[in-house]
Amino acid sequence: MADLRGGDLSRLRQLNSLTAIRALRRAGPLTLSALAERTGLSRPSMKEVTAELMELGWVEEVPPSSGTMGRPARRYRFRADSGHLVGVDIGGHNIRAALSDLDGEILAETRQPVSPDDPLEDRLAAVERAVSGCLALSRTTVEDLWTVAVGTIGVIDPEGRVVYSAAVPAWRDLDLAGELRELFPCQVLIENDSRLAAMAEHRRGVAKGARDVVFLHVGRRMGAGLIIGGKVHRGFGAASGEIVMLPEARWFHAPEHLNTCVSVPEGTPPEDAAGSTLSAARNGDPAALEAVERYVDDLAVGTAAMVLILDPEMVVLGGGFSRSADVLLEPLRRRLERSCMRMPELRASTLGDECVVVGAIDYAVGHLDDQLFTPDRGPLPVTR
Amino acid sequence: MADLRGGDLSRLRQLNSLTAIRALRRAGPLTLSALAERTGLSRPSMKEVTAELMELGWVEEVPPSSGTMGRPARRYRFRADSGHLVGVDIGGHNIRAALSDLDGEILAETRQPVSPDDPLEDRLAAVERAVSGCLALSRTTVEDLWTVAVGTIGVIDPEGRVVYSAAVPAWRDLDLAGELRELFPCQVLIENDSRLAAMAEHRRGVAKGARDVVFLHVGRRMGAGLIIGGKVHRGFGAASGEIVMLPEARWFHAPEHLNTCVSVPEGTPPEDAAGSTLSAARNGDPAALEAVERYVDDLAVGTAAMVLILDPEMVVLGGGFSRSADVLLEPLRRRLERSCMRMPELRASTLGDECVVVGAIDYAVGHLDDQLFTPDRGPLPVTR
DNA sequence: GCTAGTAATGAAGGGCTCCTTCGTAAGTCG
DNA sequence: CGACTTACGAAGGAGCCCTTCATTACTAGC
Repeated sequence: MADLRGGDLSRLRQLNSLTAIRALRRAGPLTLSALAERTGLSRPSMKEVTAELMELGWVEEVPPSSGTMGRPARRYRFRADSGHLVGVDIGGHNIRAALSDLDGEILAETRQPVSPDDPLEDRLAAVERAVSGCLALSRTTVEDLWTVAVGTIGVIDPEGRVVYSAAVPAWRDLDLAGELRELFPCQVLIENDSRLAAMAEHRRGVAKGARDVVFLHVGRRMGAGLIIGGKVHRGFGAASGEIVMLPEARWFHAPEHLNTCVSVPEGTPPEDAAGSTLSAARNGDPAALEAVERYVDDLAVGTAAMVLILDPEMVVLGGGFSRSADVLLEPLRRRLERSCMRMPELRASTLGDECVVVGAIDYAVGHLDDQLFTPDRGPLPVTR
Repeated sequence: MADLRGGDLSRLRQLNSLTAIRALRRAGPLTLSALAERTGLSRPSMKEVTAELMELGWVEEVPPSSGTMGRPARRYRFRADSGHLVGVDIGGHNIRAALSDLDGEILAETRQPVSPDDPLEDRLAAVERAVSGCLALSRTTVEDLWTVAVGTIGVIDPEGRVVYSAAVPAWRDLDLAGELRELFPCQVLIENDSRLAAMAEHRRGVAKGARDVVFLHVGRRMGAGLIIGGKVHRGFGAASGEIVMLPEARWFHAPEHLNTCVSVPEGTPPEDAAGSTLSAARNGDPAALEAVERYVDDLAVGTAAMVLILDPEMVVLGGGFSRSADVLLEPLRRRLERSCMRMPELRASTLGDECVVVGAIDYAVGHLDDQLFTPDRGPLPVTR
């Protein structure tokens, strides 16, 4: 909108450098000629650009590939290992962390069990243990971290304060970003976990390439993450996707159908009840099938609202219950087809429990990209 | 996403030319120095750019402003009159047209009454009459038209076919874009009317500057238009905003509360019943107030769904009933405050009946901007 | 009416980035 | 070992932007 700045020669070079980086990130090691062709620049210009990028530490040479006709071309690659990113999923019962290079390639993962009732210090300590574990596994130090991206339940405002969190008492009114900045001397990003899961499916899961996606985070809690125009939609107060708060959408009490089914054996711990019902339904238990039917009836109302409002290209069923997508997908499809004007593609998540951590990594990668490609960001920094 | 093209010197010039055009469009006539300062270019470079733009017909010189110290500076302005845009609102009972210059400044408006049951040819003839009227009023010819943008009820697919239209029988399965291209020898754009109304409020109405807006098109029909990230959100099949199709959202039958109120005098034509109820409510009639209460109760459900899903910055109440915003706004606000996590700003539309035509103009302007500022669009064309 | 002051103009010279072209280098294939 | 293929590197040229400076046109004050 307010982009009224004209361009300089140096701006042009910057643009071309970034284009080269982008091409290298997307397509792995490339020769000078390949790079030149992709970017539309001439070889000599490309040569100069890569020389500069090598000097700054963004690009390095790799051994030429042999076996080709003619003189072997030098190959260059983006130095994804010149920095590291960490993704963290702070859930009710588990804290997961993953470490990746600057391309989002995951190098290490850890998990720390916690309890929803743990006091704040214990949770933060568990976060630190999880991250330290990742660093140790890949022989990295905290100084190499460029960004820590955190996903957690609840509504988190743009400054990283937890505005609302039903499931984790210690989280209320917490300046989570501030607490984490104490632990990690680098950029800290916080985002809602459903949105990160949506991001993961969009960047490397079943929703790859889709422009508008509704991600259903179904499990013991219900949530939704939206991708609009290829980007995560946060909303003005970072509270998008909270359709669960609307009674008429029938999401809030939906899981109860699964929890209270008569097919659940007595003595089953409450957190396993829904899973038991879903298993029974898979085996054809009539009571369980009926409970699933009622559950899907409710799930479909809020989902249809999102589909009718947004007309997305795809709906992705994710979260804990997506393990039972085989039981849920078809009934949900049938119900949605009745309500929706244009039926979007309906798919089950494939990323499983790591969805949120991976999404946090992807969020960090995306943030890095944004920073790099923001116009007038000044010259490229030197890495190490 | 797929922007992997590097930049040429000529690309730089193109970018700077476009930046100059943009600056001139935004801030009216400017001197060379002012332009240079705004764009960050040096004066000599700016001089060359404007010389080129004048040669191409995009910019012209205006008399210098006198009374300043020093040598009077030449002033340049964007030639908004080197082409014209037309916006059309094809409604059930009225066809409105407006003609504007390339800046969206409206030069003429006309209206043609029609009936919902008119056959297709009559409607198209009325469209042509409406547009011809505008052209005559401003002494323009159809050859000067760059774009005709049309708003109409129903779901229109990306190619300009009417996919679905409940209110106008002749509209079903019609290749509207094709029909209109027969009438007008220029670019023809078709869009849903609620979305255009949303666009108008966003570009020149109460929602100016807001990033995410939910526009409620309330009247005898119900509809919604979404602005997300400052842009109109169409959806994958151009069917966004159709929450009215979901029974649980309670929009579909909501207007009936106003139509069937006992306060409506006998003999009132059905299309005036709702207006009568709203007037009665304004005067304190208890039955009417109760009907309004029930109407708002229903309206609030679908609205809350949109607010909870999108968390917009603002909700704008528009459409025919927004004339009675004084009666509707406060009850709606109270109901929404109960349902929404974060209450968005709630405002009434100010553009009135011209909302859709004006939105169509703005859509055409936006389209022109997009075309101009698409990278790799080639060199600027000559105008005239 | 004249002079001083102010601000825009126009032309000259320089630097940077990109392009094309051409001879040279380093491999594979027969 | 020679022919062929492909990449490399250097040289020369064009385009675009910048800075600098003398010139021009107008206002303000005496």
